[in-house]
Amino acid sequence: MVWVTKEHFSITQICMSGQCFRMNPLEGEKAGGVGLVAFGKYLEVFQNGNEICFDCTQEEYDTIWKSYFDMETDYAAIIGRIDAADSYLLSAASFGSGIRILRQDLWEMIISFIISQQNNIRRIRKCIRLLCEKYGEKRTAQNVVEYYDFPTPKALSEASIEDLYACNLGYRSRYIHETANAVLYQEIDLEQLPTCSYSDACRELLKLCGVGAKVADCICLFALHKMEAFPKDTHIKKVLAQQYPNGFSFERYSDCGGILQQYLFFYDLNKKMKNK
DNA sequence: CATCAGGCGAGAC
DNA sequence: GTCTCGCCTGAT
Repeated sequence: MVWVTKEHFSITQICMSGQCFRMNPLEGEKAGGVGLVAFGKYLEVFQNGNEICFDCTQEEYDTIWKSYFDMETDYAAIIGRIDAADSYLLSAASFGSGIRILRQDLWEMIISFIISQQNNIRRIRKCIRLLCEKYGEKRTAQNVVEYYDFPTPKALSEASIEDLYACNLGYRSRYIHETANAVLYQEIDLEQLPTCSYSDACRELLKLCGVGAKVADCICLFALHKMEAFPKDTHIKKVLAQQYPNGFSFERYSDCGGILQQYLFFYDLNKKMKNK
């Protein structure tokens, strides 16, 4: 067990922000806790206010989870830089202040966000769960919880398009099939991508079938931690049009646009729930 | 029954 | 280069 005290960290908000589709994949939500799978490992996290408990060794925390949850970044400082006159963004940041930009697996994010297009979060989770159960390696955690790792490019490349349809992927089946083969045969080098600039990484990712500008931005943000990426989905486009008719100041926030995008997205998606 | 979900590819121009 | 259109599927 590793105990950490941290403000601006909310397991619930991290799960709901949609950036980590595999959170709660195993009915892992126990009282104040969540089970998640990342990098082939299963982790349970519990939270009580600012006290967070990671059910892992100190070494695992230091080498994997500290980075995964972006524990070194000062989110309060980012929120503190928001224009005091921008009441909407301040409200959004306050509402979603526990969200963190995770450092998730690159391959997993590529497939996850190809699936995400023209799709809702519940169905996205279902698709990914089916993919993992069908093509991922089955493992057992130390506490006997069984889980499936995310399938490798090779495993997915061996699935036929018909097999992928059976995972409820719909027309995205062909995209997944072609992308898995492109990665397997190194038409794009995933090893090198983390060293690329944001624009270079985007240009590479756009070579993949099923990856457009929006999906490339999501991959850059959630896997490569490119904080200047600002994915423009339907919610964000609506918010920008309604709340920022004279334009949003992307320049002012160029090094933290990604987390602000998450605040705006999460606020637009969930603020109605707050009043229930 | 229509519309829409964290868009994208293909084809027309 | 920009625009339009069709697309799996399930929830509302």
